[in-house]
Amino acid sequence: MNYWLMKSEPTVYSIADLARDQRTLWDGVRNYQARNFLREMQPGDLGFFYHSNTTSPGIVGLVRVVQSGIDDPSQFDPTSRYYDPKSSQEAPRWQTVCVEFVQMFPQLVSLDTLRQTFSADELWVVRQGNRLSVMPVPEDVATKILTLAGAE
DNA sequence: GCCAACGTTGGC
DNA sequence: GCCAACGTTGGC
Repeated sequence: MNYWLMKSEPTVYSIADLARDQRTLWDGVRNYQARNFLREMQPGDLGFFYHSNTTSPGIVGLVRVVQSGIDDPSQFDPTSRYYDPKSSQEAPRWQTVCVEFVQMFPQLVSLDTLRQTFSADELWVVRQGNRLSVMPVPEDVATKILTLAGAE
């Protein structure tokens, strides 16, 4: 079982949206490094839900991978903002996962707190200029995040 | 809204 | 394969 960090802009899709929906397809990732991490994910893996591009960026909750290795349907949809004309049903470029809601954390673990607690090598989200939207989280880092979040 | 950082594209 | 131009991300 592995831990991950997954970014989403709350104005696009927030932890509250996932709490309502319970499950969602993590579609729209169009970066090869992030896609490669999505491909590595296995059912049962846990993901930290990170709110980006907002007034208080940070980790807001926890999700669980329920299905992996899914071809992202938005790549085939010409009306989608994530449409990729260079992709095809025969040779899909983009894969993703389905995740389920686990919990909203009692406390936001802010980017400031993450910076104070972890090095850029431990947790890539604190790297300056980091734009990767899906990244691995080492288990010892994950344990500390859960403590900082006041999670059960 | 600004802008630094960074990934991608495409001409050569 | 280089690299300038361009588009996007995301903190502030």
